[in-house]
Amino acid sequence: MFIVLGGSPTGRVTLTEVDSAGVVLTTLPLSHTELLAEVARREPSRPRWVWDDTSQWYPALLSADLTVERCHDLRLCHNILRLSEAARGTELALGERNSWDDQPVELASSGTALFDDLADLAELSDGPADDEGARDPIAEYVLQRSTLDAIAATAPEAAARLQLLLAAESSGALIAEEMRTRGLPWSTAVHNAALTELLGPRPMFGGRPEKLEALSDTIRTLLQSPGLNPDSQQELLRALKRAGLTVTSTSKWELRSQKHPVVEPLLEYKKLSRLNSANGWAWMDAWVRDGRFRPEYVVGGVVTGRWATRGGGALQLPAQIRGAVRADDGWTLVVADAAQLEPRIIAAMSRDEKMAAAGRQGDLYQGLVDAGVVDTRAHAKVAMLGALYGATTGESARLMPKLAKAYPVAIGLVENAARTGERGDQVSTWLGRSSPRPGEAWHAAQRAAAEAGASPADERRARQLARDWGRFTRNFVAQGTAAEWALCWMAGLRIRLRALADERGEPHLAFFLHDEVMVHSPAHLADAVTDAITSAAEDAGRLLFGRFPVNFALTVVAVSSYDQAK
DNA sequence: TATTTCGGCGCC
DNA sequence: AAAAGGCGCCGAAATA
Repeated sequence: MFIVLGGSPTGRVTLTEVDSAGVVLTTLPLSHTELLAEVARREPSRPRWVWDDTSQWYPALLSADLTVERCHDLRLCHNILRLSEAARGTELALGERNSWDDQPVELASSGTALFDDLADLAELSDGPADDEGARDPIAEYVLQRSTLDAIAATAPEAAARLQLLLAAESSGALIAEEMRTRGLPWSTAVHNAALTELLGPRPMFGGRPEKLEALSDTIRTLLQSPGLNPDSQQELLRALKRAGLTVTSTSKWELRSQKHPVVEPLLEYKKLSRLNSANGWAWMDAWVRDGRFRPEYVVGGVVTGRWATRGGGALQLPAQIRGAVRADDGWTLVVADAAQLEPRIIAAMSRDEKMAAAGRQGDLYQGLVDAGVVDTRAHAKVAMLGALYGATTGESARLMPKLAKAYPVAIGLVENAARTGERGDQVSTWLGRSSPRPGEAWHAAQRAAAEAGASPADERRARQLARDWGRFTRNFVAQGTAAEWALCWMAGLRIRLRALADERGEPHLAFFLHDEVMVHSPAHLADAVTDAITSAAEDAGRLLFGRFPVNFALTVVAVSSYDQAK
């Protein structure tokens, strides 16, 4: 059974029952209060709730202590289908951009220039889009179903995978809101102690903490620049050059190569200054309330399908302050991390049994050493990163060919994705999330280089852009499919956790970081939660890759604070 | 003065 | 040691 909710979650609601063929059965107008009652009454029969945007609807239910097991997020699913290679030519893909479409600029705010064209496109199409009120969830739902049916008619396997992706993405949307509601348990006392230890006491009236001020003085003295503000790149760069350092920027990798007494205190200053500005007392005041950090997760916020966050920088919590993430009394944090996820993903996608076998013992990088492919674990890692990211220079680029030789199938998959991107074509993840197409500027550059009178600069530019896009599509298939595996992992875990609840509480997802999950659990359930995490990972592997013999090794630990994990 | 861009760096 | 894919966020600098 599917139940479509229309209208506004806080105002008047229209509840519509739809059968599995998309035929409307009943329609019910409801007030907000009546909605809550209907959700509570109908949820036990496990309907799939269909709504335009989980982040708009679900908080209203959660604040009334209602959870739902399944949903279909029309906005998220629309954007997957709209871009999907598999859905090319369908009505949904061909239709005008409308209010269901995310602005591409929102989808990818990368400053790497790779997506400049998309941003331009977004600006152009900003105006004439349908207004918000035009969203009809039933029409959109029917359209999405018919899109899947159309795909299934010629490519049933592709349709089945997309359906799984849409369900996983929607489940992710539920999880994101549930995690935000529960929050990440955060000890401001521990956080404050860490800051005080590293930076000195909290400044009463703003300004630099003690230790930063002391380091500033040291730097000024060593550079003989009395008024220097070390936060000013321009001032600092001038002062460094004046003192005889041969640097072109103030970045730490360049500084590290210099031999000068100022380097050490300056690097220390930068490290602490970063902590102070990114996760210092101001951050604590802004983001921690009642012992919980509640970041806003943005499901599908990254083109590859990874999540982003808005505010608080939740996905970049530095190691220095992870000790502030502490389980409540009588509770524990079960932290699980998928080891070498992306290599396992490309092994499974390509059906490379040899590479899958290298991961069988748990540590895939060590497996590469044991197989005699590279001589050290560190080399295995850097070679693999080179394969996944498309290294062109350095040690990574030198080592990567060893992998290509030993594992032509798996490496061939990412190489092929790179070639596809270089041509300007789309690539897709295992479940069917497709990469964006390069924009007009990209194509214009390629055309310019292909013309008879093209200058060497034109050709260089075109080649550069092509390779950049190829590195993006190369990584897209691995990162995107890894994100799908992680979504399935979490979706399965969530259901298992709900079943573990007892009178002492319900273990729940508290944090998610691409290939890592954290469950906040009553302490006595730690073992059961560990089992649930492990089983859910196995399920996710089977769900995506069937019987292919790849394992997704996990490290799982139950700890009282996050810094004890790893 | 307010907003956008840039360099830098945290995370995976 | 640096560099490649994806992000968000900060203060300073640049721009409107």
